[in-house]
Amino acid sequence: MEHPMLDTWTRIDTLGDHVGKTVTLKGWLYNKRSSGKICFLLLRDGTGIVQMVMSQSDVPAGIYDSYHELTPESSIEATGVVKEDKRAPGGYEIGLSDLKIVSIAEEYPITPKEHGADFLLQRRHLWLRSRRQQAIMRIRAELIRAIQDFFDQQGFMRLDAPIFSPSNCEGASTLFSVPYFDHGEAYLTQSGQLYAEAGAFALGRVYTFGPTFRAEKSKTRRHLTEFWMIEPELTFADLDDIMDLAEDLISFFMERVLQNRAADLETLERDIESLRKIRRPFVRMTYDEALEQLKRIGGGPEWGQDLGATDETLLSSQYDRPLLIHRYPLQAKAFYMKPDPTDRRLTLNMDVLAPEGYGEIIGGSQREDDLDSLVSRMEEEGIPKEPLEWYVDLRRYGSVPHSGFGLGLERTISWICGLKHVREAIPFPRLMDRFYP
RNA sequence: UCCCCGGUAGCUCAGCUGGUAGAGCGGGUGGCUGUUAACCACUUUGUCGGCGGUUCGAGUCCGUCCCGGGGAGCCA
Repeated sequence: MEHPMLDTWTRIDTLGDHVGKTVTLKGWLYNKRSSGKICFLLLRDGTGIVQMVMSQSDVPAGIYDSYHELTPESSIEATGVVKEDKRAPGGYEIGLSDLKIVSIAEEYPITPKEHGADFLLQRRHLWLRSRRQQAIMRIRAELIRAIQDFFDQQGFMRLDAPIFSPSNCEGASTLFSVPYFDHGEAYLTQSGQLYAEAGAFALGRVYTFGPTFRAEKSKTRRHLTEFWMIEPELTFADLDDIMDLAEDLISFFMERVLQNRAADLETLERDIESLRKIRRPFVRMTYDEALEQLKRIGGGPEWGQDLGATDETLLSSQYDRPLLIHRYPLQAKAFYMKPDPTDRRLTLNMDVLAPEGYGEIIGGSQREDDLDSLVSRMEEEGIPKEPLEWYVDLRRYGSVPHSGFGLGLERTISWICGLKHVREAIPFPRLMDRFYP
């Protein structure tokens, strides 16, 4: 699309369309090198990085001398001829003819050498400028786009759930509370699912996409206190339907990311071959089968306990594609999950574990659609009914079988990008002891 | 909440059984017409996380607190 106002200069990612022509670029100095009478300036503009070459013999002295003034991350406007050059990492370079300094940067704290996690997180606003972080953010954007396209194509409608929620309804996680006028405490949502169920009863197939919050004191590479979740909810759908849907979704976005963001995956030095293997069908097993297998390879909890992180890693490392584990013990799972009619000790739920130790990226279930069963389950779990009357109502007015799941965006990004920690998968991570910047 | 690891120059780290602190990078100056985390020479930089203790002497040993990292539980 043409944007006359925005297209007065050229973006680095479109240089291929301008070979041989003189263009103006705007951005920041990524790095510079010189060997006396020739110098190299690396320009970064958010769409890529290009090397600009300037010879003392080709440009006015005033412009050539500005090389010495320029510091890393200084902002500049540069004009020059686009040249194809095999020596240049991106395939193109700029033969510089004019250079205008917009602003000289103070000494930039982030150098091309290694830094520790604390140092970088404290400077996240600057860290995002690095090649690697840019690549992750582009993949994040691509993934979000792919997920939305997938659901749109499948006839889902996006319906957003509220962030303020009236009660700690699921009882499971510790929630953040905030004062809410004269109504006491409100809580930051830990999931949009219950609202998605209401939405599905109105619109058939919906998905929510928004931030969720957990006040758990989890200090691990897989946890954030604020993370984004995509939660599809479908009426007239059972457990098998959402297992199929989860496989389709993952296959779809993986293909899209591989197709459109290969260069970024390369920047991240991600092993692309292992991502190419992510195609249907995935591996499926029941909780009981998972336990059996864990016993063979040494591990596993007592029957009835949820699988621990170590067990999940152990299990999923046996396969090169995602693993779906379904039908967990009822006692380990939430009240809204429907018991398996063939074995009422089990629920009709499933988790999807990503390969390579990235752990649980999806959790979902068929929902309890029977009024009496839901109410008695809530009583057993000691869940206050009053704040959830609206949720129970859904079973009073035309209840139908329905199912859904939640996909953790940052964990999925971590997996795709091969990150060591989810904190790199979100622009400004919120962690237990860190909410700056 | 519990367990493990760490805190030394702006950054990343080394510093043995205690003897008064070092490298690389960065910064600065100079050199180089094809550099790719450029290179070469010279140069600059410290309340060794805080407090207390042991000792003739503590970056090093002990106690304690603070901060950070990883993991468990819980979860996406």
